[in-house]
Amino acid sequence: MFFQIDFDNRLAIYDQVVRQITFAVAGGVLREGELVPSVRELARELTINPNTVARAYRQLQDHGVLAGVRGTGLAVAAGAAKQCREERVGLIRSQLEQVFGEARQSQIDPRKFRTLVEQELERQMPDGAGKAESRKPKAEG
Amino acid sequence: MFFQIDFDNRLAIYDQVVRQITFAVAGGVLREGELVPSVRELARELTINPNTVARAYRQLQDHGVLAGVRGTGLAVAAGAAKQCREERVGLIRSQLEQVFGEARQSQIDPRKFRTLVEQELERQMPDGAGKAESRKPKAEG
DNA sequence: TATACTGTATTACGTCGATAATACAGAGGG
DNA sequence: CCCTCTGTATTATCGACGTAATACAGTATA
Repeated sequence: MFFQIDFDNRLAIYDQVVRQITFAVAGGVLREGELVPSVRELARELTINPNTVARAYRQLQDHGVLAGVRGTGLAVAAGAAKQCREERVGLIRSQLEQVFGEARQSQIDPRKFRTLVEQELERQMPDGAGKAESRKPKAEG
Repeated sequence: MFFQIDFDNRLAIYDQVVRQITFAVAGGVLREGELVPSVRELARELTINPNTVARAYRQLQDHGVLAGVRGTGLAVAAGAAKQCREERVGLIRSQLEQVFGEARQSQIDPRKFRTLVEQELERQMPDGAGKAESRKPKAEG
């Protein structure tokens, strides 16, 4: 499947599942109408408990990302893609707020911090370098 | 005192205390040899349990940041400043790795992500703007 | 010496996230 | 109809974190 669980992460497992499904829908990996793995199947795959998956799925239903197809399972709801893209920006922004806030509070030298940020940015998202870039015809969301 | 606890944060309280003490030492807010608040005093101040503070203090002792002064309390250990500055960079870098990694996995557009980063950077650390800046004669690690 | 402070240790309790083992109703497919 | 899949619900157990209430040894200070 398209994602994995980080057991060392402090984030609750069901929350990780929620995020990853959200990101998958936002990125088009999961399209509207497409069925998600069953509770038991995903649980087996991630070696976690079915109840944990069920909890994540229920939350995703409450948020309108998934919708039940009677007798068949759960599918990505109509209009979920746009909603998830917005949710994605919100989640990422809040993460940045927290990390940057702690960095600021730590009294690290702002220039040194910016260097750190640039390094990581370059290391993990080389495509976003500089301002413009020669379009690479590589797979992209 | 110089820090505060975020009870909504998923991070354990004792861990928040450890980080903040570490950052305070790294930033020179707490200097080597200086006494830290007593277990009970800090607990009262942060409205948390003395045991929680004690746990944080013990961990800081194990890491060599604090050292006991018999019958008096705990003080910032010799050589802790440099150690904490290194620790600070490591902590911040690992936070950045995690957030950037999740962003990358979310398949957000790299340019959009960079914009988000720049926005937050500007919003929280305006001093780090551009490349150079009028040197402020402020304390720095 | 007596008091008040220091850190430390112990035991009990509550919450929350996760696991585990079930059980149930509903629908698809042979 | 029967079997198997679906999501859902329930109850119990476990561990980590935090709280709470003590108790203790050691030291500074009056």
